[in-house]
Amino acid sequence: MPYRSSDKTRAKKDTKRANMMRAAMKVFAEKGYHAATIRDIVGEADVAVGTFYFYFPDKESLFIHLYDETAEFLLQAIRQALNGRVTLPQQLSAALQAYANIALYEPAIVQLLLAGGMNAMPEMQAHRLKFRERMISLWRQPLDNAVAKQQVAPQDSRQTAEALTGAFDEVIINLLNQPDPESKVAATLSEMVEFSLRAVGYRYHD
Amino acid sequence: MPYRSSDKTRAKKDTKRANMMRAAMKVFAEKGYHAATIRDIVGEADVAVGTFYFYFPDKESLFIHLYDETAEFLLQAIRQALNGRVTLPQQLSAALQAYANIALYEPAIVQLLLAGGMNAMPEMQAHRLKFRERMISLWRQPLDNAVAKQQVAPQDSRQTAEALTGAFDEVIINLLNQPDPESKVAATLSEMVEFSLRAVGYRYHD
Amino acid sequence: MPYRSSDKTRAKKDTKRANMMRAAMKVFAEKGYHAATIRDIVGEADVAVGTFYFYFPDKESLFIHLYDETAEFLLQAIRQALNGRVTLPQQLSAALQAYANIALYEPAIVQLLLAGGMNAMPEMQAHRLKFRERMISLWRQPLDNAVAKQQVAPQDSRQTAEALTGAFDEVIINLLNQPDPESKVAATLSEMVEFSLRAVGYRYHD
Amino acid sequence: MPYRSSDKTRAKKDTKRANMMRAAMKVFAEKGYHAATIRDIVGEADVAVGTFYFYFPDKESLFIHLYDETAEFLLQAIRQALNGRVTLPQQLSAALQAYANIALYEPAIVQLLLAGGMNAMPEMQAHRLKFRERMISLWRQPLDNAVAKQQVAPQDSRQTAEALTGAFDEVIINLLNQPDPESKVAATLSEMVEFSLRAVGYRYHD
DNA sequence: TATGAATGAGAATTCATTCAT
DNA sequence: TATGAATGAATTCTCATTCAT
Repeated sequence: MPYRSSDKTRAKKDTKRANMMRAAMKVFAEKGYHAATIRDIVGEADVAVGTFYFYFPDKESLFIHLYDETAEFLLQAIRQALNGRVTLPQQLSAALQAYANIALYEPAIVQLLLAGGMNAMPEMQAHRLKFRERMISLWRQPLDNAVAKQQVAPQDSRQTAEALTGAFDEVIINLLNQPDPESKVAATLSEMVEFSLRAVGYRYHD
Repeated sequence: MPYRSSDKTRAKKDTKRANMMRAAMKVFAEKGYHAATIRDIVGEADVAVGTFYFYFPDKESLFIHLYDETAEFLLQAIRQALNGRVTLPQQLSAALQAYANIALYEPAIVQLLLAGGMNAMPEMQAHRLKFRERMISLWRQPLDNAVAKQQVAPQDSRQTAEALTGAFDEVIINLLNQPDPESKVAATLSEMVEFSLRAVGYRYHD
Repeated sequence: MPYRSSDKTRAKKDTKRANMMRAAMKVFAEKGYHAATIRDIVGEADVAVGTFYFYFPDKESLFIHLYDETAEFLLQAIRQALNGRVTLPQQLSAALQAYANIALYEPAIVQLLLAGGMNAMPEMQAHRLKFRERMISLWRQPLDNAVAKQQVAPQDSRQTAEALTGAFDEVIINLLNQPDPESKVAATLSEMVEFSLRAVGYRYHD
Repeated sequence: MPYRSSDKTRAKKDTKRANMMRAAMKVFAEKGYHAATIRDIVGEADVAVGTFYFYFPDKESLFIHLYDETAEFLLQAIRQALNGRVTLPQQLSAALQAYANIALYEPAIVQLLLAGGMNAMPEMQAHRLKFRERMISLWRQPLDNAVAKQQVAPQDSRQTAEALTGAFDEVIINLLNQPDPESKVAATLSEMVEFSLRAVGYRYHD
C-alpha cells in the first residue's frame, strides 16, 4: 500500500510543524536568539533533535521566519484596527486595544519583536529595522490623515510617529510587567489615547 | 617610597582596568552580550586572555558592572541637565540635549543600554528593569513639579513618564541611524520638546 | 496467471534494484564512500529513503556489493580480451583496449575501483586487496605464458605484473583526466603496449 | 614575572605542535580523511579537543597542510637521490631506494599520499593532482636526460613517466603489504630497476 | 601582575537507520 | 512494496575559564 492519503499525512505534518514553531517562539521569546538552543526547542516540542532539521533548515532561518511572521501578524492586527475607524481618537483607541490584546494573550510575540539583542546578526538587523520602519509608518498614517483633515496642526509627522511608536511600545511593555495586567488595560489605553491626542495637537476632542 | 610606588601602581592598574572596560564596552555594544567573546575584548584592549580574569571575575559580571556604570552615567547626565533648569520647557530641552550628546559622542553607551537581548540572564533582568525604572522616574520628576506648580493638568504622571521615556529612546535611536545625525539634532530635539509639552498638556508655552 | 504476474513483479523489482545500484555507483564514484549519502543515492534513483533499505541492508553492504560486482565486470572484460588472443602483443593490445573502453564509457567503474579512501572499513580492505590481487594475477597470466613459450626471459613475473598493473592504472587515470580522452586512446594504448613489451623483455617484436 | 623566556615556551609549543601533527598523520593514514575524527587525533596526541583548534584552524586545513608537507618531503627525498647520480641505472636505483626507505620507515607518509578517497573535497583534489603531476615530472627528468644523451630511444617520455610512476607506487604498496618487507627490499628494487631500464629501452646496460 | 597554552562542556548540524502507514 | 517522518548518536567547532610559568 504505497502510502495513501497524503491529505492526512500532510495535515499531520503541518500540525507538527506548527507545534514546533510554537515551541520555538516560546523559547526564543524567553531566552532570546543566542541563549535559545535547538535542544531547548525540541525539548519544548517534545521531539528529537533531528526532527528540527527535518522541518527547518537551521536555527537562524527559523528565527528570521518567525520574526517576520510575527511582525506581520502584529502589524496586520494594528492595521485592521486603524482601517476600521475614521476619527483619530477611535483609530488610536482601537489600534492600541489590538496591540494590547496581542501583548496580553500572546506575550511571546511582543517579547520576540521587542527583545533586541540581535547585534552581530547582520542578516537579522535588516529585518528588525524593516519592522521598526513599518511600525512607525503604521502609526504615521492616521496622523497624516488627521493633518489632511486639518484636525491636527501640520508637523513633522514622521518624527511624531517615531515618538508615538516608542511611547506605545514602552507602555505596553510596562503593562506586561504589571502583576495583574488585564485589570489595568482599560485605564492604560485610555490614558495613552489622551496622551497621543494631546501630543499630536488634536483639536476636536470629544 | 613604597607609598608613591603603590600609588603609581594603583594608577597604572586603574588605567589598564579602565582600558579594558572601554574595550569591553565597545565590543558589547557592537556585538551584543552573547556574540561578544572574551577574545574579542582582550584583542580590542590589546592584552592577553588571562589578564581579563585578573581584573574581572567573569564575562557576566563585567557586563553587569558595565551596564550599571553606563546606566548611572547616562542617568546622571540627564539628571544634572534637569536640575540645572527651572521651567519645564527648559528642563526638557536641556535633558534631551544631554541625552543626544551622549548618544552622538558615545554611541556605545546607548547601544549597550538599549540593545536588549539579555533574556535568559536572570541576574541581568533585574538590572535592566531597574535602569528602566530610574529612567522613567527621572523623566517623571519635572512632570510632577509642573503638576505641583499647576502648569500641567493633574494626570497619571507615572504612565506619562513611561510614554515619554519610550518616545525619547525611540527618537534618539532613529537619530543615530540617520546618515548625518549631528546636522539633525537641533531640529529633532526642538520637535521633541514641543511634542512633550503638548503631550503633558503644558499651559504656558512661550 | 500468478506465474506471469510474479514474473513481471520480479522483473520490475530487478529493474528497480538495478536502477538503484546504477544511481549508487554514480554517487559513490563522484563523492567517494564517506561523502556519499543515502539521500544522494535515493535522490539520484528517484525513490524514497525507505526504499533503499528494502533493497539493501545498509550503505556499507551495498558499497561492497557494488565494488565486487564492478571489479568482477572489469576483470572479466580484460580476461576475455586476453583469452581471445594468442601472442603477447595482441593480448596486451586487446586487454588494454578493453580496459580503456570501460574507463571511457563507464568512468564510474574505474573511479569506484581506483578511488581508494576506504581505510577504516576493515571489511572493505579485504575486498580491495582481493581485487588488486586478481588484477595482478590477470596481467601475470599472459606473461607467464610468454615465459613458457620462451618469448620473454624468465623473471619474477609476479612483480613484473604488479608493476604493469600499476602502470596501466596510472596511465588510464591520466587518460581520463585529459580534455578529450577519446582522441588520445589509440596513441596511448599503442605506447603502452610497446612499453610493456620492452619492460618484460619480449623478443619477437613485429 | 611577565612570562619570560619565550624561547623555551616557543620550543615547547613547536614540540607539541609537531607531536599533534604526527598524531594526525598517523590517524589520517590509518583511517583516511573522512573516517578520522578530531577525537581520534587528540586521543592519539593525548590532548583535549580544544587544543587541536588552538594549533590548527580546522580538520581540512590540517589535512591539506599535512598532505602538502608530506608530498614535498617524499618528492624532495627522491629528487635528491636522483640528483646525486649521473647514469640512469644509478639514478633509478638510488631514487627507488629512497622511496622504499620512506615507505618502510614512515609508512604513514605513503599511506597518506596514496590513500585517495578525497573525492568531494574539491579543495583537496587540486593538491592531489599537483602531487601526482610533480611525481610524474620527477621520474620524467632522468628519462629526458637519458634521451638527450641518446642512451634511450626518443619516446613519449611523459607517458613513460606516468607508467613508471604507477608501476613504482604499486610495487612499493605491495612491498608494504608483505609480511617481512625489509628482507625483500633489495631484490624488489633491483628487479624494478631492471624493469624500468628495459621499459624505457636503455641501451648500455652494465 | 601578565601571559597564553590547555581544557572540556556544550552548541549546531548531519546522516544512517527504523518504522508506522 | 514503498513512503518519508522521526530518531539520536556522532561530528566539527567554539569559547568561557583555569593555571603553570
